Amino acid sequence: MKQRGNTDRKPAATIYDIARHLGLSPSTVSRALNKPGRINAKTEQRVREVAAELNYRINPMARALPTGRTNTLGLILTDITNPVYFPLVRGAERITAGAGHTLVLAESQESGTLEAETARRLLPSIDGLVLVASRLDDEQIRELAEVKPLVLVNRAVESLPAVVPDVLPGIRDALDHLASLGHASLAFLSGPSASWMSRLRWETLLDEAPARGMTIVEIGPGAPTLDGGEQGLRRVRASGVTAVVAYNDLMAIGLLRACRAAGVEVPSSLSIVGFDDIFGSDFTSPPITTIRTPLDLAGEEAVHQVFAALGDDDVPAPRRVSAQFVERASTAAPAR
Amino acid sequence: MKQRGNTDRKPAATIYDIARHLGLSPSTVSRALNKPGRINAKTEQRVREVAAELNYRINPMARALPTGRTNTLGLILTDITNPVYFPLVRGAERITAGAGHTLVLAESQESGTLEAETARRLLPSIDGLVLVASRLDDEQIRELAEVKPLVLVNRAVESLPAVVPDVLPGIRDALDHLASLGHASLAFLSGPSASWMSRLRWETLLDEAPARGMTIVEIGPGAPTLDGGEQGLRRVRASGVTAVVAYNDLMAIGLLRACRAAGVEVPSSLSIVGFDDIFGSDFTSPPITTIRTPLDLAGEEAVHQVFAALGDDDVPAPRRVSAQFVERASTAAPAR
DNA sequence: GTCCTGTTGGCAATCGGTTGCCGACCTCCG
DNA sequence: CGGAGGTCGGCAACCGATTGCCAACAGGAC
Repeated sequence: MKQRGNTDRKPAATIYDIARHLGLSPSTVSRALNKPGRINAKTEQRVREVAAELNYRINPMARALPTGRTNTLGLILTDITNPVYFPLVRGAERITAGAGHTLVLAESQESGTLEAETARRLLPSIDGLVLVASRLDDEQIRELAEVKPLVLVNRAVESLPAVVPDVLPGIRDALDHLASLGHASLAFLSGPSASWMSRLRWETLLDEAPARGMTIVEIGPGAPTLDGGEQGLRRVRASGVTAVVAYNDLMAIGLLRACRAAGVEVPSSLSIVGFDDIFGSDFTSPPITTIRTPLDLAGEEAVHQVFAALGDDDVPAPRRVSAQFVERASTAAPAR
Repeated sequence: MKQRGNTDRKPAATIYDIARHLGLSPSTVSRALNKPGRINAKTEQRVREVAAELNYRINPMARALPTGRTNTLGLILTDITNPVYFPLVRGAERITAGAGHTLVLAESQESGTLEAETARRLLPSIDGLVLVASRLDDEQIRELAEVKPLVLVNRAVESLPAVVPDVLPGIRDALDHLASLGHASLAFLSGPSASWMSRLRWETLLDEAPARGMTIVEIGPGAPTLDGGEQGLRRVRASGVTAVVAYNDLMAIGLLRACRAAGVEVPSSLSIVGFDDIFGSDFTSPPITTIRTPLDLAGEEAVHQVFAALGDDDVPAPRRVSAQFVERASTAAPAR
């Protein structure tokens, strides 16, 4: 029953095998391997040798049972294939693997229900959880946080650790840039209504644009995808604005494509600014002007904070991550 | 010792808690939950109710210990952030999650050593492994396959299950296309020397191009990245060819960028064909003509095959995946 | 009433580690 | 030489499930 399929697998070596080889007890082997110094140095050496010889690998499940530590972290995001998250995933993976832990990825497909279910499924087998752009409400997130350490990314909930890039610097520079080009009326092409980050960006724009003498309207909500961006063009044109800030680069690129298909010149007839600086946003034509969010750092930082909550030492001091304006070619002075 | 960090966590409910609530033994609870019909229907019902009430979640580790099944699959690829793999990861995730299993992702960063180490680290906690574009040698792969069921993607090893898209149809159509445009001398911008898929593509081109009366040279090896593509331009120009087939779209895009920077017109002075049809390859300018590899299907298929090797029933019959030529705008008749 | 069979549930071993506690032995010191 | 203290290693309980085996009991056939 232990092996299925057609091929017979060889069972992995256990500490019992090592113990038998050396005439020791399993507890001694366990200590030799995990508590350096607790055991006579020569014995410890012999244990290590036999372990290597037998190609011994500790069984993480067996260890997890008594210790409660699985050495595994969970990362849940809305959409694994969204290019926005590639750097984040890589950053998180780097730190996790660097600490000898394993990262489990899962996606919620933009659904709060699915997200909750996934989280509950993962929870028993992980030490901590990173929730990116969670679609859950505050209450649900709090409940999860009661079970295991939890760190949010692109979302804030009172009194819970979160990594939220500071959007203000990037937005300020972007608006200064648009203002200096002579734009007076803007639109924000917003993302999903459940997106906390979309609201944050909108609220910030709502503060900052009028302060520069520009009008701004919200168009949306829309799906945070190429398609969502394309859908937006009709309302953008109807609104009469000369520049659009899209919730993210995917929507910006979608909008750009729709413009091309509709014969709207970018940037001469319409300026477009995206968010995040995803892979590919610099090889559209024109390349997208965007507000870069360093999500690779956010991913690293989130994992560091989980480790910190787990009580690990040598976790570096929290690092601020903030958005940065990147001027490319999708913005220009409006035609009069 | 069980809880760390500042917040106290509430311990998860176990089958012992349920048993105590009902005055039953844990074994009965276990059976009620997993062997429908083995237990009196009313008892089973009561167990389910209390389980729901206590918000019971099975502890996967505890289950894995006696059964040897972890309900987890591993997926190792060379580079998590390579857009080529996004669809593959999503496909694999879909099937895995659909079967109620968990997928663990890891990357080898193009290093065979790291790949071997990662595989060994993962192995004890997974039921099966998918290796994408493995940099390991055949012998190492065989050893891993002896421990747990293993399925390869974009790589073949005698007698091991593998999902390898059939490149021939795509390459044939691409070469017919180039030949009909009047190209007579081609280059293949090859990927890493450890890449089995790069060699397969090259070998196929080497068969098919001369058969159409075209010459072909290999330029490389190079890194399978934007950068690798950019590096290639110097040798491409020196070779005097009129068209280049790049190992993948990333390199094709890199080459395209280098062309633009160097003032080489694409497609009029140089035609470029990529591979894989990654996200972004249709919004370069010009959009990249490419040979699409349906890696989403490959991901699904690989996971299906792991399940099959695990002895699961209702695994669909293997599906052939094959590459397909996609004509866009980076190819045209050569200037004479 | 006896025997057989089927249903239902419990006992206890097991998976592979971890760890508190104890005891044997050695060393060192007064 | 006796005792204190330290080092080293083993015993056994425990983590949370699963499962083979058995016992108790019910119902049906004869």
